[in-house]
Amino acid sequence: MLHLDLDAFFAAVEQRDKPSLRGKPVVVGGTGWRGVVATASYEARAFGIGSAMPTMEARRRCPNAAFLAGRFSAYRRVSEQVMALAHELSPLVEPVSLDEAYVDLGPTHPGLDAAGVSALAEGFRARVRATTGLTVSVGAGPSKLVAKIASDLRKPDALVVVPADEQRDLLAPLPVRRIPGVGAVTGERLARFGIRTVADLAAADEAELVRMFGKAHGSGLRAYARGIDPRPVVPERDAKSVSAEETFAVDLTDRRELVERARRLVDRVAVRLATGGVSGRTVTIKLRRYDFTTLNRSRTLPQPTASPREIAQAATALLETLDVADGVRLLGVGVSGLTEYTQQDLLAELDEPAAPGEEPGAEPGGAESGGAEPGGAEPGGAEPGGILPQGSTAPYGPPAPARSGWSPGQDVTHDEHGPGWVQGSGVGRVTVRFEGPRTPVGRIRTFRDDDPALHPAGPPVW
DNA sequence: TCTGGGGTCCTAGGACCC
DNA sequence: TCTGGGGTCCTAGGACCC
Repeated sequence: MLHLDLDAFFAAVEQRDKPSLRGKPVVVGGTGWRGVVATASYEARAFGIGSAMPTMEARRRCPNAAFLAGRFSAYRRVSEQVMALAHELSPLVEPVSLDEAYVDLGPTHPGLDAAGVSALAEGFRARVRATTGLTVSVGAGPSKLVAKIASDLRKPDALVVVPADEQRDLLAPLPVRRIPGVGAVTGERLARFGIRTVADLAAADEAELVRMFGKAHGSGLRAYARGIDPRPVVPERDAKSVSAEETFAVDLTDRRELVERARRLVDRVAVRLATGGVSGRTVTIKLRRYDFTTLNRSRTLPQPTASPREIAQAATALLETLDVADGVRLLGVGVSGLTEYTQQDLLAELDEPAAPGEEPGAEPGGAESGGAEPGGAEPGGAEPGGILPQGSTAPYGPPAPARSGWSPGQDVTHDEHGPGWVQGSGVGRVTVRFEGPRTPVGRIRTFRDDDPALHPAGPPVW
């Protein structure tokens, strides 16, 4: 079993495509006041910046880092290339995310020894580097668990092969937190019982663990600690739910405003249901209050739907049941209980008259909100009507909200100067650096943010 | 350090059915 | 009618992952 893990993936793609950022701290994630870090380059990690850290804290730790919003279509493209290379090893490839996958070599390479696995994996790593310009760490072992732990052991740009007879010695001294499924809460609870290492966990009383963590988690944990992991590689799982959510720049208290936001989220969900050819029976809304307490409310319909009107109706009805007066920081809408679209659903939906206040024919496909890639280009979202403090009141404040829609890191072209990327924007201006993956470090130029010669562009070809 | 967005899986209680 | 046992569906919440 192999586990593949692209190193500092989002940040590495940015450094690849932006010569001026190579060797520099780069942080990809939400760039607004409430953003968090998705990926930090290794140079940024040296400042103590890591995933899930609030971006404001990252700015405090390294004000000179490049803070980028992320270009998901570029990441997706690279991911597809890597997954295609993985498929050359075996048809049993299970993508975990854009930057991770498991590969089961069992059927295609029976009876491979450690040296054989090494040769195979090194060949793969070389091909990834040649076709994408990125480094990938690979772990190999008798199970998903061991492969995953191995890939993490000597990151970045490393291969670690763990033969079956060595897994015990590898696992025993590791902290329990390294076992997938042991997060902050479980780790704390185990520590209170004096269980700190994997060896401690392996020796723990099973009945005790089940009492503490429930049937599935309790016994599963101890099995993992003993190196028992029967999980197979599952190549293509069907999605079980589709959802969209948004954290607002400022807490919302106005119910009408929330209903409006809910509608936009519904449209995003509906588009994705349609492109996936699925409909669902259960509509869920998620609401996070000012104090971070989170509520979910769901309603199961008699028939599956993919219709934005029906989903919106259910979502707003659910919203009605909740008190929003104290302030809502996040709203989400989801659909679960998915089934394949039937011909009947399709016909019913085509017949459906547009609801009042909805653009006619704005069924799936009619994505609003402008962006070429929905939700991708600007996580943390530009708040069009935001009441953000403009400019430089805070010491480490993010750039003023990009009313123009330019997001840091975004690919652009200028009629005169050619391809480049947005380095920053605010107060009616955009600064662009004109460089690409194969050019030397480029020069900066500043434009009015409504300059007609400046256009959004697709990701550059590496 | 005031905490994203997209998911998965598990648990527990109550309704309902036979 | 003073009360079984099993199964399924639904809802809500929470831990966890990348």
